[in-house]
Amino acid sequence: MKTNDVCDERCINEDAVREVKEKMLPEEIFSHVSDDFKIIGDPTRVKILFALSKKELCVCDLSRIIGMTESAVSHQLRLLRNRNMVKFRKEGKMAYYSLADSHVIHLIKMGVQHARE
Amino acid sequence: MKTNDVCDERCINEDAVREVKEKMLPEEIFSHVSDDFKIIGDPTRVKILFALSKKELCVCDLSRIIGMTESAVSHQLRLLRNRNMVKFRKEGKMAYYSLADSHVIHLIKMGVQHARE
DNA sequence: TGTTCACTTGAACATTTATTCATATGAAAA
DNA sequence: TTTTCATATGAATAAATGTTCAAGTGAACA
Repeated sequence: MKTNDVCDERCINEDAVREVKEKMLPEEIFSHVSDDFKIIGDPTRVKILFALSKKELCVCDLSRIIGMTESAVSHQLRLLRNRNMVKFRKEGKMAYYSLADSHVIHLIKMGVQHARE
Repeated sequence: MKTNDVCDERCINEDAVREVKEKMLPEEIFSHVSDDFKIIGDPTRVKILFALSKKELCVCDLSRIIGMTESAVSHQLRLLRNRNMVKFRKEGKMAYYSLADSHVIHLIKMGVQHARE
């Protein structure tokens, strides 16, 4: 029979574990960070953001540019909106979308540059 | 009855569409970029990368630090390895992992900083 | 008013993804 | 050799995610 104690010590670097553990950040930080990256972890959304970095566009235009249905684009725009990555203004029936700030597209441009090597 | 032609033109900004469409990059670029971001779009992997940015660590240590089974950590390490984000060296039975380059952790640090505001 | 149009939304479906459990590998130690 | 231990892997499961289709809004215009 095996003792099933709290301290199941056979791990080697006791102090390395403690040292790094102390430096770890709160759970929410990590999930916040991963959520931020997750949203640019989808090709459709990358395309949308890239397109919007060139020009303010309506849903209809976007759907033609990236070759997806307006519904699909609209769903993705909602996610981007919820994460404050895009903003929009209404003009009659249309909704013109643009980037919320340049922070995101900066990341994407880095990614693109990295992808091209 | 409705004509179901190729050119279903009721989109407004004909030239905006053309202009941005010309600036779009090839499909593979976008999927490459999104794949890169997708891999840091998971809290477990962010934790692993963050921990490794502090110190070279074995699977066992990592699993204690982030509080997951060694199996789960190992599976994630494989994904990170496949994407060349971590490297490892074998020492006896253990595998010591470290970051493949500082590029990734730079991104994460940016993300963390952004998350803390 | 009623119709058209741009966009949004909800539900359904298919796909991907992360974790768990059980098992395999392979090095060290007995 | 046999056992032990650190890690890796495969299959299974559950959860999350992206797209489609159908229906719903609400503004413009007849």
